Amino acid sequence: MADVSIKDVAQLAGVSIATVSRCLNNPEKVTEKTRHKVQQAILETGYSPNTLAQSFRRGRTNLVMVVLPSVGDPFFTDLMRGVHTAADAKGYSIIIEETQLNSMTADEIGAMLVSKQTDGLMLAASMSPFGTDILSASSNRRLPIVIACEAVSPELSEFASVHIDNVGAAKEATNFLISQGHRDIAMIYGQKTSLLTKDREDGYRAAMRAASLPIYDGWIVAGELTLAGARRATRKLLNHERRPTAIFCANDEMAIGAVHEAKSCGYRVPDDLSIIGFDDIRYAEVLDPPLTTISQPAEEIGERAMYRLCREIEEGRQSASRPEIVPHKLVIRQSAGKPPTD
Amino acid sequence: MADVSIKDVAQLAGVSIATVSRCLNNPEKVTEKTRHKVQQAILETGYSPNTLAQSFRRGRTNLVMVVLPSVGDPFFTDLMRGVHTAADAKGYSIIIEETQLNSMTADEIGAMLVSKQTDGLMLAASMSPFGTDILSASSNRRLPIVIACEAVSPELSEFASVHIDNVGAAKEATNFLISQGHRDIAMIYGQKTSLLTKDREDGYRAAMRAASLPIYDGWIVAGELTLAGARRATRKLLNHERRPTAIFCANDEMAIGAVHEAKSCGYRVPDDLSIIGFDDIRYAEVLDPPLTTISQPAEEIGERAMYRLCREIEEGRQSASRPEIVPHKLVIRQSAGKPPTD
DNA sequence: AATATTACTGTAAACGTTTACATTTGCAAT
DNA sequence: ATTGCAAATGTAAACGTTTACAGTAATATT
Repeated sequence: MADVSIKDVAQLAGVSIATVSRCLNNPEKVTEKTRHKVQQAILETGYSPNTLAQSFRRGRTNLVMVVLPSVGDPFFTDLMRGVHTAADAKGYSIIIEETQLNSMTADEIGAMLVSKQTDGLMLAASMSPFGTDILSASSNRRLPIVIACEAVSPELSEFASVHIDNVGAAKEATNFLISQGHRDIAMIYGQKTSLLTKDREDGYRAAMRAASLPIYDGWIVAGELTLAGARRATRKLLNHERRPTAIFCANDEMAIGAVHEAKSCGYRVPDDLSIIGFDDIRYAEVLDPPLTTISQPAEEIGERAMYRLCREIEEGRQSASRPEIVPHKLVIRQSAGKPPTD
Repeated sequence: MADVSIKDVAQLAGVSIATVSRCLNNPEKVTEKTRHKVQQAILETGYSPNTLAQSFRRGRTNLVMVVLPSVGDPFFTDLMRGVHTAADAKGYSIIIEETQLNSMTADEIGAMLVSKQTDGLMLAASMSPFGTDILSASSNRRLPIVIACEAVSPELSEFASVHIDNVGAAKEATNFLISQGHRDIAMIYGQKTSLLTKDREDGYRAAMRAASLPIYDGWIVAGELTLAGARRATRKLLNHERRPTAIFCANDEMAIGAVHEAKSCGYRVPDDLSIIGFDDIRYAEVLDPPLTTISQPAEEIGERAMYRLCREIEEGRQSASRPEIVPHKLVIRQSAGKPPTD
């Protein structure tokens, strides 16, 4: 049952193996009658093509690597769900690499890419130096790449990408805080090297500038995109000589950490401190207080990025591809309110 | 650089391709001197073996499928981290299938298994009917299988497994509630068909029985292992004619939902209602109130299960394997306290 | 020094496909 | 009935490895 090859089918159907292969891959090149015979034989033998042999022969693995900071972040799990949906539909398998935990270098990623013989690469909010280093590897191997979640830096602009308007969304979040009356707004974010948070920082700065609000030294604090990282960052802000009345967090994971830290230090959220997040992961809603945040269509981003990647793999790299921008939305809950009036 | 094959290396080193292959796979069978020559040639050409060809030739994909309810649950992401660690170390890649979201049938899983030519299968807390159906598929193909997280039902006992003592842990959780003075303790859990939650239910029942406490009709409510499922289940309990003073949740995801629902219905946790979870996901600690729960070493389970699977793949199925039991721990935080005194 | 033994290397087949090319078949046009 | 042509099928090579087997070189044994 398991070890039946195309040969057995051919024999049973009384045709050559080439014909069987054609039945499967180019049915239009084969007579109705023989096609029927072959189908019958396939059913009878329980044949299913050996994907290994196919991959080998075709030189395609149908394997795609996706690089992301952390699979533990619900945002990325949602993203991955979309990726999987598209991958399943197109017959691809996924290999995941986490940069945050393993802190892989671009070289290591590259090595993985060749050793696993992946057909394509999806960079999801990975660190910026990666991209550029991988660029060369890619142009050597002509490896299709798409970038998800983050805007593409100029030197990477030859690649396709799918993401929200991170700058605009960050502006919106900051403006919301300003509209509530806040003037002292700080920001915490992840790795300095992440393009993703770079864009969000840009948006924050732009909004502050537009409102003529100062950003004091030490008000933009880098941590890690983890609960613990956020708590450390928040503590710094709470101890700042000019303590902000609101914090804009680069993602919800950090916002959750920030809320927690603020509460354990005795501050009430949002009465003493307003906190706003980014991503709208499902825990944002059940947090106490429920998190005001920017909602991104994570699953859609993943799905579209994956479809895009499949297209590049199958049709070759598209020239001059424009980034696909998907919509975001400010979700107002209760973690951000008016500043304290004292 | 990319399309250099073993032939090129052989040519450059002035040896046969067989020797090159041996250098890579059985270096001890080759002279120091030739080995050196070959190494040199490999470096010079930048050769790296074509994994496709290798897989094809060896008849092994180094691909393992892991089936789990949901990748969105932080418990399973932690588990997967361990799985990946082991897989990377042993040179395997992972394909993930979610049963909860896609509600795949055993047949579909089986089809995936053959079409992807996976070398092994890890069933992580998947539904019970799966196991038995896949059993036959497995014994046909002699597919190595290991079961993670859940105890193995009798008919599956031929397979290796790695998990905590679910029954014991559930007893412990329930006993803790009893020790706090609770007598009216209900339970919410996921799919009725899940062995995992079955064990936890058994533990709960055993503890209640041992304390001579009644379990009223409708006190054990099945939902889904999601926030929404938990909220629905909790609502039922809160409206029960004999409203329990404590709820034991089959996992933290549900516990979070339960806490949220209780709070939105105006109950204080733990003053009016005690809630205890299971898994100790990282959000358990930042919840308000911080969640009392059973901690499982998710990452370790994943890692050990994966190593086990690799061993089965490489050495053939081990006979009469005993389940590997890893330790759990009751983590007491603040979501479970004494029952209301009114 | 001849032989037996061992250690190393080379030759060639095999794995299951796909596909370029050659061959045959069927059918239409003459 | 030929011929011509297109469509269908078959033949065989190729993909890059691994490995059984054969062959050769090196070493040990007499």
